[in-house]
Amino acid sequence: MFVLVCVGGEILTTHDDIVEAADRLFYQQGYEKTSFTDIAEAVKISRGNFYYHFRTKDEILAAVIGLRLANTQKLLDKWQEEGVLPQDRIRNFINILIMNRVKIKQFGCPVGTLCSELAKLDHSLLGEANKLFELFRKWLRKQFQSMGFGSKKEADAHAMHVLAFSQGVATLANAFHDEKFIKKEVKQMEAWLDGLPCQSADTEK
Amino acid sequence: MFVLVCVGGEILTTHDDIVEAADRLFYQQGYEKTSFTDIAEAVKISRGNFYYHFRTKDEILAAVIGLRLANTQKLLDKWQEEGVLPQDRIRNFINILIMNRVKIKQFGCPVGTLCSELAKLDHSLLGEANKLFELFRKWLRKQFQSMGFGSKKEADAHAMHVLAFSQGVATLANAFHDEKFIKKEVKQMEAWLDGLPCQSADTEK
DNA sequence: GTCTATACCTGGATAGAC
DNA sequence: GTCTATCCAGGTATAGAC
Repeated sequence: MFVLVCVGGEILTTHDDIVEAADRLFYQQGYEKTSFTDIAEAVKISRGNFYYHFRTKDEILAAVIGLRLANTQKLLDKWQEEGVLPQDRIRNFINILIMNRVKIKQFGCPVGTLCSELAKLDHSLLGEANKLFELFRKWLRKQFQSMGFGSKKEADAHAMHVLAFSQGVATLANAFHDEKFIKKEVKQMEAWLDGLPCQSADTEK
Repeated sequence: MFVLVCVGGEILTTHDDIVEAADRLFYQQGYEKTSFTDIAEAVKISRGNFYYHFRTKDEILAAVIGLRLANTQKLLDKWQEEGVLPQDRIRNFINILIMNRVKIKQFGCPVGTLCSELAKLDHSLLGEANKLFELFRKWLRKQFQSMGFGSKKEADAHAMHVLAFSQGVATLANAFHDEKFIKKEVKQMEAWLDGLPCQSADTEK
């Protein structure tokens, strides 16, 4: 087995290399457009070797979605630990738009564009991809509940509102290639968040 | 030339048939996924005949975008004539989400998903597709200016905000297959619109 | 204008040598 | 584990009969 030691010290197998390259290419070019040849070239292996690791394109997609789900969960857990107030944690979410603004401008939101593409392809893994949205939704809902929106329904409505906001901003920033727009909308969103009636501000994890 | 007389009385040529079928299929399946065979079958002509009308797939896409631009302009003109107050006209825009909720739930926003796909494909016609967004943006900006937001910059920010809202709602309604969410968000958006400081309410066209 | 036949390429996927 | 060689389906696109 060919292994690479990466900067962080982790060991990257060819298998992992493929998944990471596919992850990047699916985001940048879309799933349909990305061919085995593209991925093989990126990983610098032959197309034939490829099939030793993954038998079908769907298998790669499943692995990519799995990777994204794991990374997303890690990120949410980190925010959960770091933030004291739920408002601050939600702010972390909103700030992804700023942090990733360059990539969003070029390729849109990785979650939104993947789910849209798979919906059109009527792909069997659409449900898996949607779990990415569900992770964010549940996490955001939890934050709003911690803010004092006791009713799960109300907290969920706020979570969906924040998600929709991020999707809309990403789509337009991508279409108009406009970073400043992201910053303006993020400010508005933060103002909205600050203006919410906040019954309690517990730090419950 | 084979002609069809449609219900409205217009004459539909094979050429128009192709563009309309492509329009529908590009929306439902995406551009990349839709093949000549798909379109030819939908129009009930042979693949060979196809090339008499369009030499390349790009040519069809250009025609589809042209059709959408023309239809969009017609719609905006109609709203411009019908509405008395600019607020009412903006409400027309927001209400597309309700009117088209079934299709949006299935396939997302036709404008947003096309632009996202073409951005990933790095397609030369992305600029043309973005003109669809630009039509809406300029029209909305005009309405906000009529509402009394004299500064073009401020009116434009509102226009972009409304556009982003519609994109976000469409993306999530598609991902979660949720119509009720559309209705909830539209109500919120209308409340936001009503709450805007409205210096003047002229009916200027 | 519409058809059939066909060329050519690229995509996904397999077999088998090393 | 990695390679080369190869297969087959499907895609775009063309030529030419009718």
